[in-house]
Amino acid sequence: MERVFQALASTPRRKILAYLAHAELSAGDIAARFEMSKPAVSQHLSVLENAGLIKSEKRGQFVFYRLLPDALTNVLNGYVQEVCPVSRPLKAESRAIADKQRQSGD
Amino acid sequence: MERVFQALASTPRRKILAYLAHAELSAGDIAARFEMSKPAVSQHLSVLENAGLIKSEKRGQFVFYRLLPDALTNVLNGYVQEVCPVSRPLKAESRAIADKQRQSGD
DNA sequence: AATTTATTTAAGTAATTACTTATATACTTT
DNA sequence: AAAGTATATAAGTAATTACTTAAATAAATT
Repeated sequence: MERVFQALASTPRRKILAYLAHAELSAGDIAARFEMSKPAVSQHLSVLENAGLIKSEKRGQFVFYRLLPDALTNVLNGYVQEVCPVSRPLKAESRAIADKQRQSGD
Repeated sequence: MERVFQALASTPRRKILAYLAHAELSAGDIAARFEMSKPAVSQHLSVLENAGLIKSEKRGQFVFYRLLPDALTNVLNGYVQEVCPVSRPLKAESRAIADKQRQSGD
């Protein structure tokens, strides 16, 4: 959990997760979306991977990264539960989420 | 959101939130539960307060702190939604949460 | 009014984190 | 096998963060 919160405490890393939410991308694809150098992005990717939030797979010359959504949702929901065990807003929020998912045919 | 994730990326600060989940406590009460100096704890408290996660109220000589649970749940649930819009595990988790809340008579 | 108690602010330092450029590794193409 | 492309590792530096002790502020007690 420590590593997950550490990983999330960075805007570029949260941005990377957002990119990976919709598609699998290569390290280069991701780096191209940032101003900073490729090694800097590579370091962010390994922070995210060490936190268990993403997974890398080498295919040929490329390294593809994809999101592991369960890791994120489990840690964050688990944490909310721990700190706010009687959270009315969460209840409302989870209802809203369930509604959205029903709409999107899930 | 930036500030919330920043605030959560620290074990002592998450520990403070856990203490405040169950009771309102004075700055001194909180500091007494840590090894570090009172000013260090005071700084952690202001990081949490600037993130909107807790609120302070001065009563006489003491400053009492309490949790603002909505801030936490809204940010974390909102974020999970953003990054994992079709998260089956979240759905399962939110079901489990709802169950628990029903049990505890909420 | 002087002293004690609770807390914060200030100022400085040590530790950590986020970058940079340069170099190494490993595939792919010629 | 030589050259080019994709990525990571290494090494160093700048910026940030997490502490420390000392001093300031404010309320309570004597």
